[in-house]
Amino acid sequence: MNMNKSERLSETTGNETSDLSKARLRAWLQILKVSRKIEGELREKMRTEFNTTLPRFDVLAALYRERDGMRMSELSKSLMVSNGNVTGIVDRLVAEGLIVRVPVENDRRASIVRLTAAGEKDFAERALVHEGWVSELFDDLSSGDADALIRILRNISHHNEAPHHD
Amino acid sequence: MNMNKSERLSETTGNETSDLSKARLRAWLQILKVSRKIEGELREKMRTEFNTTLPRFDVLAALYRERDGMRMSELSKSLMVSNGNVTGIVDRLVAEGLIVRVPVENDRRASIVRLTAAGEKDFAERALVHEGWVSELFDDLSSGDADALIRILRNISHHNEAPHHD
DNA sequence: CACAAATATTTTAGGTTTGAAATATTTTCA
DNA sequence: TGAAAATATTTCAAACCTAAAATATTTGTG
Repeated sequence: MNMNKSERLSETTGNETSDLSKARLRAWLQILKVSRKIEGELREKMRTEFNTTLPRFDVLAALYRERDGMRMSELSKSLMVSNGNVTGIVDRLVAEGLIVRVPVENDRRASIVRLTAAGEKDFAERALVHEGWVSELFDDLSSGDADALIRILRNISHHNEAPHHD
Repeated sequence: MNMNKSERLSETTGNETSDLSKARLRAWLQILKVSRKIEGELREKMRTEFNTTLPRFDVLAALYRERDGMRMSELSKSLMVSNGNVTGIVDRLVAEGLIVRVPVENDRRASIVRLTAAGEKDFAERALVHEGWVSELFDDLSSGDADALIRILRNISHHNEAPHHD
């Protein structure tokens, strides 16, 4: 459980919190701060330069990686948002002609969502610009720090990975 | 601007992206992933254990740090959300009796929001539990990695700090 | 002083998000 | 086979969130 002396102590005495748990809280608040700041900047760029929204861009990005399409449930798991949420965003992207819903052979409950030719073209162009925006926002992030960041965050991700069924 | 050779090259040739910009994009996606995962877990805890929401908790936390209260605009800046957003959340917390709006002497446009006694008591208890949740979710994060994370993220924050007027 | 500009907040319209309930379909198994 | 359980998705109500417009008030300036 990765406890230091003062944390073990706190288990017996009740309510105190350890230095380590305070450091972790600070780390979390800092993650949240950066995440909100960057997301806000990107949202603004998406709106003014691309006339779209982050959630829509995220869906296109997921579908661009899976060129054969994804089920609604795969999409929602991949983006870590609820099923109902994906429904609305997909509806709007379908209305814009960037994606289509395709029925699934042998399972009439499900449908697969794929990019249209227009959606593929649109996203391919925008992805490069988007990468440029991100790189500018992270201008002070050296290659070494980027790697360190990724390593530390992956550790956290893996620890909190949902246990998969089999 | 922190460019390497291939990035300088790309400026002249057009559309390619450097290894560094790709590393930064990966770092950003990883931040986003962790942020969403942790936020989801905390939201769930807030709902089931505290019968409240993250945004409300965030407002209480800000007001707990500023015991004399904050203006609406200070709150929205501190939480990095829009003014209109804060209005709605504050309305609900007022309805719950956890905070109050106090008129500001000599400025009838503004109002100050403060914790009530009940709000203060409520938050003080919950903050400790919340810190415990965070520490568990970051169980694999060592003290050294927490410090490294904070350092790197602070760098990014500062680079993207809004230039203040004077 | 008058009145334009600035400031603080709320309102509004539209989109995003969730969790739970509803719908439709498929699978399981007695 | 045929009902119950499981699965895939949509619908729904409530909350969150933003940008822009509206409202109210204060400040600055000729």
